[in-house]
Amino acid sequence: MSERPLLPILGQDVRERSDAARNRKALLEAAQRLVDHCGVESVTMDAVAEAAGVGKGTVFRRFRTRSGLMAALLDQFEADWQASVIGGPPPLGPGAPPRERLLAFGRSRLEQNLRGAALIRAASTAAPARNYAVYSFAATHLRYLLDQLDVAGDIALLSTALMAPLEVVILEQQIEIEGMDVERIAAGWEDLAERIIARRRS
Amino acid sequence: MSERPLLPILGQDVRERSDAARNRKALLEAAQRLVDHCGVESVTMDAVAEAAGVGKGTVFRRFRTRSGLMAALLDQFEADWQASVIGGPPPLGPGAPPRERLLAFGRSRLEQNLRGAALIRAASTAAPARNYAVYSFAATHLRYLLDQLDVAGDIALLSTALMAPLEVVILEQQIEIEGMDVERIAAGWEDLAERIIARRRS
DNA sequence: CATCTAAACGGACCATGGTCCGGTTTCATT
DNA sequence: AATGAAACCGGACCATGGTCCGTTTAGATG
Repeated sequence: MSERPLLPILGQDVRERSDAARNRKALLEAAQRLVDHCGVESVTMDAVAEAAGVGKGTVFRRFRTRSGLMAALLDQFEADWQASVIGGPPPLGPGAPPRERLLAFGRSRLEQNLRGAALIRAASTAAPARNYAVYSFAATHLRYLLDQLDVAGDIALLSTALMAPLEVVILEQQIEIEGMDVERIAAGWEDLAERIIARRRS
Repeated sequence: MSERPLLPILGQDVRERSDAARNRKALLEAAQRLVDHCGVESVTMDAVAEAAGVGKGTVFRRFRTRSGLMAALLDQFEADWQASVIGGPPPLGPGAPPRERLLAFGRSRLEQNLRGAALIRAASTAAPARNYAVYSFAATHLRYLLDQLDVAGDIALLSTALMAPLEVVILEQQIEIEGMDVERIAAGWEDLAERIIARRRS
């Protein structure tokens, strides 16, 4: 399971020196261990460096920033979910009619975002390009579904309109401050989806 | 054994000591000056403290965190906008039919969020309760409009669905990464609003 | 194998957000 | 005015993210 970003990133690449590759793997493993063990927020870069038996500078060379490192972990975390969207069982995976896939997508994405909330938050500060990759997959899939459904209008924007209420910031506000429960939010999303897909191309 | 008048619990903190009030004002002014002059991101807490002629500890005592201070500035920034929603000229202010007010709300909120983007971002890290206030006003007003329009469904959720795509994070992604222009986003929002308000209570 | 270069390494160093605590100030009460 | 206590103040101090640069190493070339 290579951890190269799924989407082709323009240019660069070239090939990583063997020591660099070894260190990157060690760092990711160490970071994952620390996250599992202490929780995302209490994982410091120094700790990761030490746990990987590597200098601090190396961590920053590999991942640029703390959120960059977290984004790398997030990529791994998302891999399973992406796989089940691409090739898993219906209705999330292929095989079900688009409308059912859409509804399954919403619920599943909602849960996935909540599961990865801490990681997502830690990965989101700055570095807009990096965690765009993970967002991008979901957005692309969603656009595909809307297109399949012959939805009329600006599909890129409508897709954003469906993704936005599933963002962690929004979800946590609803759950923690307004005291909504997940079921209500999921049902509300489905209603939203219905309203959006109600207008079709003639 | 003095009895402080028991004000409504929500407000708490009945009265501020005069020196504290003076310092808070000085800090807010200094911070605003620095923000105007150097931009939000390059304003450090030490700088604010010094510019206000006050110890660093005082800044943190008053505003708790950096984002707390930014949230305070944001409150001031939002005051004008809130006033024009409550009592400004139509269609944003009262007097226009709800549907027109709704559409004006979207566009106006979109622009307002973009104008305050840097401040909003700086205020948003952690401290969920603080910047909830500014969010809350817009959300409440939106719910009111949806209610006026006899929109069917879970109005709190639908209101969130309309607010979420206007969040700074989302907007900047669309503008900077996907290269959309503001006009397109605004038009898309209006379309979204139309779809949402299309279903009314019988 | 000797050599050379670009890349990687490490850890000292810096900047900044946030905490702590001894001393000071406000202000209600007497 | 004197008093007492709660609130406030300041700046030294700590933790952590991020930078810098002299040194080491992979691996290509002859």
